Amino acid sequence: MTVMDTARADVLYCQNEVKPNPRPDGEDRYTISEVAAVSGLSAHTLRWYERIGLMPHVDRSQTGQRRFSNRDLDWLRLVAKLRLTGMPVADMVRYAELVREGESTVAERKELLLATRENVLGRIAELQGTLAVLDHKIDIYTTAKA
Amino acid sequence: MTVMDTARADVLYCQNEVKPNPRPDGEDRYTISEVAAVSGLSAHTLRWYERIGLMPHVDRSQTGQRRFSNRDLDWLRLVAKLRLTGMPVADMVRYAELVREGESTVAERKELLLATRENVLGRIAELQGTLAVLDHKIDIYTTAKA
DNA sequence: CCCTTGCTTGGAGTGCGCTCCAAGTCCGTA
DNA sequence: TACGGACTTGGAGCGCACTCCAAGCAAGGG
Repeated sequence: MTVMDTARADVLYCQNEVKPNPRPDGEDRYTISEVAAVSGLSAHTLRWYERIGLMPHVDRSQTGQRRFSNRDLDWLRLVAKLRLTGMPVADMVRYAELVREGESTVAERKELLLATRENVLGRIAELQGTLAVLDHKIDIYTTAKA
Repeated sequence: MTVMDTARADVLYCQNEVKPNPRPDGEDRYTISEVAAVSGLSAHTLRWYERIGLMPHVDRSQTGQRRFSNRDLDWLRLVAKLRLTGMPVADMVRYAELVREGESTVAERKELLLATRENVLGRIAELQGTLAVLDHKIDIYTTAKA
């Protein structure tokens, strides 16, 4: 999936005002298809994320089906944001590992987020440069037509 | 190549002040390795771009070797900028076709660039949203440590 | 009891954008 | 004339991020 595609794949996670989770804590045992609907990720992708270690351990029903919690939804929201920056999945897996390791990794996690932040700032600058080129070209086409 | 990688791959094409072409018009018959050095793209990639129709017809020496012109360099600069926006290669090939078809396609080309422009604006907004999330997280880690 | 629906798994397949390989040609220098 | 280095081609291979498949299990309705 290119970054360009990502832009339209998201149902919930791209809006700047974040919707609250569909159910209150205590009743948050979502099936995989509910999470798929709410997150815009496919059930396939959700299972794959778990397989590669990008999800914290997801709870299961008595029959072995996944039951996602509000915490899981919050985590997916963060993951979606990080994906949007172009961060490779492997790096996000690393971040997930740090979270699982607990409090001792807080400094390293912060470093990782700071590096990502720099990256995002850089890309915004790049895109603004591209915008200038685009506007220049568009201007040429506009005046050429007249 | 992810968008994240793109950021460091470019030698010339990412700077906002564009360097002039290495040689003046009339002496602009660059070999593929010269273009590779100056553009930051590999010779492999340059040949591949030509194969898929992303380059205008490149001139050849008597022995069949490519000789790139200043126009080709300019085109590659534009392509690099468009790649940076996440525009799929297939879309750029379409744009290249329009250019080859001549003046009659100016309106369609302008449409394409306008759509790309909207896309870029959208992505900048996304990234700024992500920045806010990142700053929030970083802030949490900072105050938690203190 | 069967049918449908939704879930489970490991592993295979897909699309994109390169990236590299093998085998051969051409050219400048010694 | 021999050698090294840069170039040519078609086609195969790779890494990433999914995306799908086959086979099977569990629960609910007619």
